[in-house]
Amino acid sequence: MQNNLHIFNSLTKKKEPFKPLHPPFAGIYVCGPTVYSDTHLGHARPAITFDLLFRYLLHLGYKVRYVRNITDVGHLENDADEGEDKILKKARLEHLEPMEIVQKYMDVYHRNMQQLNVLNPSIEPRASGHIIEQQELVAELLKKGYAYEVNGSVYFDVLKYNESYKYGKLSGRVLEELQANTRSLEGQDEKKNPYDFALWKKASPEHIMKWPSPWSYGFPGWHLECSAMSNKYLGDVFDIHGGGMDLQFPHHECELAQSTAAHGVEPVRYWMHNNMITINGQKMARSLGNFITLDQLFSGDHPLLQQAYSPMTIRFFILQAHYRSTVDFSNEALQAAEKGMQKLMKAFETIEKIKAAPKSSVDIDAIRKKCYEAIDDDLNSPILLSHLFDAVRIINSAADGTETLAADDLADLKNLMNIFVFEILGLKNESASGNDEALTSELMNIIISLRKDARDKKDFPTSDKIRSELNRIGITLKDTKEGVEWERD
RNA sequence: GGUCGGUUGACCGAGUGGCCAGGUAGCGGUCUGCAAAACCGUGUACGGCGGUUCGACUCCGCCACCGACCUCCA
Repeated sequence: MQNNLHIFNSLTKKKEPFKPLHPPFAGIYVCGPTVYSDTHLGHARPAITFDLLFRYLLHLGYKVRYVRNITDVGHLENDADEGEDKILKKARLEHLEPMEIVQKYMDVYHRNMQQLNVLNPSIEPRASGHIIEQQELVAELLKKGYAYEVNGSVYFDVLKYNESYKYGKLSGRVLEELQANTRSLEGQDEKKNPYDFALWKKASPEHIMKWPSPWSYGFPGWHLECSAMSNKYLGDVFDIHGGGMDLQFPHHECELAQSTAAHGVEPVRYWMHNNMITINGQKMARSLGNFITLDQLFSGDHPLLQQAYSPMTIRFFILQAHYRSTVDFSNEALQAAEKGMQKLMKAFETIEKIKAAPKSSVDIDAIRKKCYEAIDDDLNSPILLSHLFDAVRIINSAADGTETLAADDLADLKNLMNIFVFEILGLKNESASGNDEALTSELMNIIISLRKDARDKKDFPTSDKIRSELNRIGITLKDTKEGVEWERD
């Protein structure tokens, strides 16, 4: 299968041609959310970034297996010994079963992803459903001597691993520096070294989510699930692993170490990391308390929001920046995105009105070529959009008669726009589906006020015409003492 | 403190050793009963100081500022 896609590999820090291991198949694993709270704008970034990748690979004809997990257990709040499971903590706060928390926020996540027109992954495995696989991985690591057990907990032996492999190669860490910079150790630390990380944790008696294991009643460490599940569904070695830059260390570094130690081969051929969304120049994160949830963005219900922004505005806003750059949230930027988005969508209506000319004054093939060059260059969506806006200008000019399009070019252009805007960028036209009650109500107010103007001027033929025409389409007007009311049949 | 990244016009945001990013906003014009849309035109943008070069926003050095990671985070 032919492709000219180049992607930036975080492991080598270089753009590399994408050559899948087993064409026509391509495997992608992306770290999904820990479902203990509402989905926020930051979550939209990786979802949309890797949705773009997924869609483009599908467009190229690959049979893609896209695995995006749900973390529903084992994600500790801070250092392994002191930490509390995020989900357990929230469950206690909300007086719910842990699995009720998981269900609640997973549903929110899924709904928001659908609103953003993010395609469902091929497989969405949950950590709690893969305890056995995680235990098998722990056993394998123990057997190979890369892990050790202390008091029913099992830790990964980073020093031992570093003898045969190189710990820190993904994040650019050097072990000695990690040793020098690690923060103060807790007194009763069971780990041989502070940078060792938990594979299996023995649960305290009050811990609700726990499973039997050869070592203790306990639960798996956070990094383990991604190794176990990517391995299960994509194999020991797979093509692409994605996630946010903030996961590069320690999460992905640990994952890389575990998988490499267990199987003796490096698990991932291309690591891809999306950058963060910032707010006032600072990373937007739940832990920093400066996040805006997607539902708040869609409704406008947040002190920082001047208005509501539609899901496609958010999607467009994210696609207008390259995924490896930070993008700063502001009302001004969102409003600009909203306008740009509308302009792009309007072109789909305009193109239908264009009459084919005998000859074209523009070169559609050249635009197509540029579009593919942009997306092939490490998914450069902003450049792609700039070429699509060139196409929009051509469409508008052709409708104005200042450019001409022959019938075949016109068809090509329509096709090009459809492929890139809808299929690959995953945008969709929102206005078509927006026939809601609010609009009807506004329209009725306008009609009623026009009729009032006519009646005030004693133009009764006009006011009666309005009433009878409305009647004809099933709307009844009633002139009550309190004013005009209307109802539908 | 360590590691890495950024600083682009009113705002957002690409990119490149010499030529146009694109979007939004502004200004002028065409069109239009008015408005909107659309189209055309328009802005001496590249943090500071040096250096390399025929030529640097783009390469190198230093400085300043901002941020990310080093603990959980998409």
